[in-house]
Amino acid sequence: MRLNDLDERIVHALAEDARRSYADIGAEVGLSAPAVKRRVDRLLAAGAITGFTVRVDPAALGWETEAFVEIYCRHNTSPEDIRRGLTRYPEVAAASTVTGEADALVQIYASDVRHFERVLERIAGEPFVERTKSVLVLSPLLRRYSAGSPT
Amino acid sequence: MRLNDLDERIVHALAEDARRSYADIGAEVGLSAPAVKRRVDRLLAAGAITGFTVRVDPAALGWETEAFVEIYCRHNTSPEDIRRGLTRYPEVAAASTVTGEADALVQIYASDVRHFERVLERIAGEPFVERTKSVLVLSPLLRRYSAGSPT
DNA sequence: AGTGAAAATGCCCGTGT
DNA sequence: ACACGGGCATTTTCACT
Repeated sequence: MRLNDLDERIVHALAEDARRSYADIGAEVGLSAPAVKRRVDRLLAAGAITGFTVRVDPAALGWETEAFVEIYCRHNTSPEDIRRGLTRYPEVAAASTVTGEADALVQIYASDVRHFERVLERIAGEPFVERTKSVLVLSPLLRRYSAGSPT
Repeated sequence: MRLNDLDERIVHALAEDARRSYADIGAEVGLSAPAVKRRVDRLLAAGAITGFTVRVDPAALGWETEAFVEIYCRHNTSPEDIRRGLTRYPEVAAASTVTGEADALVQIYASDVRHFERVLERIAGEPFVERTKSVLVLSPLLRRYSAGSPT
């Protein structure tokens, strides 16, 4: 699917505030409310927009500790196995399979380092996990966009 | 601010679908619609929720390639230097300073591998960058929440 | 565009501490 | 007395013709 300029501006408006009314967005981009809704529906159907979510401040929610964990899996582990295994942890914010030595890269939020340690132990104990390698985030420098989940 | 169990469940519901009605969320967590709204307002005021946004499929928007780049900096590079240096690249989606050998971990979206290559070269050429190490994302498995500000 | 339905929002009251 | 949730009424927004 190709997005034209209007679609981009609608997506941009929604990215800033996904609860704005269609009429409001329409006024900004020069369309009527129903026209905006039709385009949003089309973007949803095409999968360009995969949903609506909240932007949260992890610190304010008590998630003080952020970490990236590389996971090295046993052979014959499918991406779907990894996904299923990780979905059960609410601390897992994002996960992808990657090139290089590790099989997957996982982003984790925990309330503190001890909490992270417990989560890491449990993940390391998953049957498909051979070993892990973690780095802790010291300070977030920059954060933009919100990539979609392949639900 | 401390969140109780109810707040967490509301945030979780909104994280999955920020356009669900308050009545609907209330039915799930055992509150009325106005009660849910009051809590959401409180979370917004406290900064725990910083806004609502769309979940976007980068591929549909033409950002086919995702990568994580570890940056090793010269000594005496401050986090602020790194942040300033990286902010100029629209391809940079997120960046943090981290523990371990590398100084920073950067998430990048590019239209394709050639585009990524060009961006990487330019970043590697920044005066504060000594060397880099990249992994390309093969497939996103899971993506939840959305940290940070719309800045 | 216009109309019926539904959701959001503000107000007041009850209850439990 | 106060914090917090329920219920209702008004206004806005949405969906369908």
